[in-house]
Amino acid sequence: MHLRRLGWPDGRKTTDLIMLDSKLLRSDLESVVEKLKVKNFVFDVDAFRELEEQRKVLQVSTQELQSERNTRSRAIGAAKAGGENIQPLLDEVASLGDKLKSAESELGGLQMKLDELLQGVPNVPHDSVPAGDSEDDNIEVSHWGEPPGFDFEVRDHIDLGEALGGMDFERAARISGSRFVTMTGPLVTLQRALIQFMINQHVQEHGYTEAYAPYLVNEATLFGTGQMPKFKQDLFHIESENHDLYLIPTAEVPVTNFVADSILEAEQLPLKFVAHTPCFRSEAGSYGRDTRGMIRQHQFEKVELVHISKPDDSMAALENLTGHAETILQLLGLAYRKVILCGGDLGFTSTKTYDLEVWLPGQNTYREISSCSNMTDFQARRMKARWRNPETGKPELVHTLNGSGLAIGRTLIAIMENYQQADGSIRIPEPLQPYLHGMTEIRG
RNA sequence: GGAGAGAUGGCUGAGUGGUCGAAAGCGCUCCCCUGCUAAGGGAGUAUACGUUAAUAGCGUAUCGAGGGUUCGAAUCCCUCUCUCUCCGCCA
Repeated sequence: MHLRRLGWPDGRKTTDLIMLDSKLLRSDLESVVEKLKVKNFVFDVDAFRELEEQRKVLQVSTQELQSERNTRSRAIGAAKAGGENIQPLLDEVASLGDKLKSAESELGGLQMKLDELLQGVPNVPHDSVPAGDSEDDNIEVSHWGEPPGFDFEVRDHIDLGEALGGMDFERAARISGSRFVTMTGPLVTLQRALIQFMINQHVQEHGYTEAYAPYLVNEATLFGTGQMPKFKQDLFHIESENHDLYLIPTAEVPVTNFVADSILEAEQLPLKFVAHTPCFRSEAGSYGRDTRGMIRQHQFEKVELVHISKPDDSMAALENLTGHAETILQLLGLAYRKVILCGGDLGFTSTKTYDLEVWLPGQNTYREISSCSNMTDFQARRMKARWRNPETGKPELVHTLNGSGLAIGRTLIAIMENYQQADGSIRIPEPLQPYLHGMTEIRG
């Protein structure tokens, strides 16, 4: 994919887009390359240097040709207005057009190559990110609560759900295929209660603005948040005669793009949005993983937190946002640990990510239930999201952050498994009870 | 689905081939004047890239997007996207 050829369906400008700050890349190439190594990314320095060198020369010469054309065209206009014979002047510029055209197309081709190279470069990790290759190298930062002890044989959410009635994977498979679930009855109510509870908590206690956004988005939007072009295979694509859209993999995509192509005033920042949406993921490449149960589904509900912040505030905002997600787990009384992702496990767009992992008795382990990241200016650059810095008076890129607050499906599982009782019934954590017309437990 | 209108700078809104990055008004910033208030006068006020020590100059690009015609395009042609109005349909 290349943006210049995308046509920007939403009418966004198509001037040069470079993913990492190209000035930073040029002036401080070495340190950028070093930092990218933490992410196990090898930047092709030679290819970049060579393309940049060519670009510089070609851009200057092309612009000189354009300048000449403009000057001469102006002269022709003036001569014509003065009633002079313009034919000699026209003859002079005859060859200019072709030269310009070839220079422009050569420059365009070169830009395209450069953009392709740079679009594949991930965001630079923050200095505090530990080195490491995989999730095994993530480091626990803190933990909260104790995994509950049971004096009976623990069941996982699949057994519990089937015994209680209302959770049916086979039925879903008949309707849609693998990695879907149908639910009926109190479990669905519990899921809805979780959504309500979380949103209310974030709006009323954490100062978020509730947001609603499309579940189908265009390619430019996905480019903005970094899913395109590299991670297209993770998405569900809706293509028809009149439509070319993608199902959102997370509310991060449409909500962060709220500020795409805009210049915000300093007083407006930070923006804090909370949104509940379903999320759709193709899960290509994870065929063998978590095939049982609700852990990994093509469709799941999530309450997402998004911050748009001033650059200086974004690292503090990450702590803040992560804390809001943690609060939910604490209020629900679910044991969890907080890990910082190592370089090798860090996402393409992120500079620093905390994962919150909730204790799942059914799996006897901690599993990710929230992922909170600071994307710094990476997404902002791609989506042209800026703010006017009063100190410089100039538009500068904002920082964007997001985190799950929380993944609903997995929270549902966590509650089922952690609050299960010997008879297979499930206690309802007290903060949820008001959302369940006072119900204190679910039983079959 | 049918018919029509439109898209210009922070906003309103001129501009149908030439010196237009774009009139004018509003807003905003700075200055002057004015003993409050009100009013008045002047200057400035898009973004990106390149060059550069420079947020100084200079150059280039951008008037919804992409392409075309032309020495020259906001202006002409084609395609697309979006918005609005009327009719129809519809949660």
